[in-house]
Amino acid sequence: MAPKWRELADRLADQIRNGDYAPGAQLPQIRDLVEAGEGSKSTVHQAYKALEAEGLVTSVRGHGTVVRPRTPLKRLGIARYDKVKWRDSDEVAFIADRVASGREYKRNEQTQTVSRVEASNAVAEGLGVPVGSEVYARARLVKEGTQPTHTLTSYYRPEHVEGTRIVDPTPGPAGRGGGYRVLYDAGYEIDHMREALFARVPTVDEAKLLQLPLGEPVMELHRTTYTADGTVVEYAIGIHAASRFAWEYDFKVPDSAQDGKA
Amino acid sequence: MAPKWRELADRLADQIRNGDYAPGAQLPQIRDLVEAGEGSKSTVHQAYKALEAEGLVTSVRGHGTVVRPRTPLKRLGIARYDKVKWRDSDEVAFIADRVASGREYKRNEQTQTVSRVEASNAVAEGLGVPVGSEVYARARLVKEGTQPTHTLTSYYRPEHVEGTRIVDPTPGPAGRGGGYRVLYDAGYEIDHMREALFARVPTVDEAKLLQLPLGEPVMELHRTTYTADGTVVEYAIGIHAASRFAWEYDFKVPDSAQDGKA
DNA sequence: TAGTGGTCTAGACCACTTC
DNA sequence: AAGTGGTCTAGACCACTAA
Repeated sequence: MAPKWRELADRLADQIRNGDYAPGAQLPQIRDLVEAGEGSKSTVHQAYKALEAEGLVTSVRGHGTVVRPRTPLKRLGIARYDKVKWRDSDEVAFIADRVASGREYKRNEQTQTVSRVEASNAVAEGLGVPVGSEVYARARLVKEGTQPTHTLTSYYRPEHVEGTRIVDPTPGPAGRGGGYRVLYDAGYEIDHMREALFARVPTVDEAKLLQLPLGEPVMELHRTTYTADGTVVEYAIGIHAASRFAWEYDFKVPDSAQDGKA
Repeated sequence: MAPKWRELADRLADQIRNGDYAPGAQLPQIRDLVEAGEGSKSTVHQAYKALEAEGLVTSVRGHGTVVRPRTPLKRLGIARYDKVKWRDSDEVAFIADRVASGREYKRNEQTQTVSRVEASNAVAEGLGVPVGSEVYARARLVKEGTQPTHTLTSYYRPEHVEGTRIVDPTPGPAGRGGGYRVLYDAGYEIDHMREALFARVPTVDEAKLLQLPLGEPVMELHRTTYTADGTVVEYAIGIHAASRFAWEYDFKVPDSAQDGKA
């Protein structure tokens, strides 16, 4: 026997999925359901919190509980790193990404702060430096309009970026062409990358910063960028609101019998 | 002013992260905290539920509330699809994966059911067939010991698999070599793939099937497999417990100026 | 100011684990 | 049987939104 609040939540969830409550529609008010005999206020409230945690609704104090609209996922492919975007033009990579997808660019959609920090375990391993040694961190908070979508923090070895525009904390995204352009101009042309992805529940700080609704997971991206000779020139960690992004990768089926490993 | 339950939860969360409560250690019992003046039973309970939703603890009725151990992520690279694993040997791909990682294989770690179903929207698009047309679905539930880790459902076009071992629902994972071997023997050698990944909150059914602790997200994987001439021979959807897996991809930085697109 | 969801209490009772 | 977390109630009060 499922608890009372579970049964109520399931019933409402079905109605939402069936379209009885369309996206943007308002659910009955808690007090009304109490009066309708669905249970005490706490019980109905618990059902509503469950629906919220399942990503179906959002409750706002003083306003009500409405069905959450399902935003389409933005698809991220490796084409967003295309060299023409940052080498041959003045566009910044992630801005080019936005131009390509038909959205307009607004200056204040990204904040940036550059600082010298001690390398954490993950950063030290990713960048190939001792734990605790000093590295440069370039932290961005990216928004879509006024809504934050993800953070992205790039870490650099000091000898690669000392004296470049990356270190100079001027406003704007590392000047024309972005970080990869700056590295290119400094003699470090990026050649290949590794991305690692996993999902988890946000910390309370992340939930606040990204304004995540209750129950929305985050995607954590670890990106390692190499030059042709295998030197790591950037290690980046991104925290993404999970409901906004999907990642796509194309690859050949490997065949180690042919690839030389016999 | 944060609510009382939030403050209590944050305090306990700090202590867990500091190691004051090690993984496996037991948190104070709810009634003890009530007696210690942390609030009423409901308030303390709410704090505990928050910690559970944040993935820090698990509560068991009749037993107590213990700090959740952090299992290491299993890294999934494209090497798991290596042709030598299913073409040149008798091993099944995902079993080979497990052999390679030093774990032993047990027969009952995977269940499989094959059925003919109508293509849903996603499947129809992935497989390139009309919505509602009949396709073969091979659904597996994969466990690590007794704990489910993910589901994986492969969809095939009937003309590719009719009469093969895939359709014959014998026990075991599609016979020797797995699904790709069967396709290979039928003249469809897989050549390249596309994987798409995103995270979301599980449905209640998924949470039950995968025995997910409260607050654990799932990773949804959409895999499209092609032959050399671009024919789609398999479209698969996987639902993974997020705390168990990380995906890794290596790729060259694209350069459309060189790749012929001018 | 009226009406919404959110917090908190005190207590009864239930479901489950462990001994 | 004892002890754990989970459910539910009735009611008071708080925090926030919108007219």
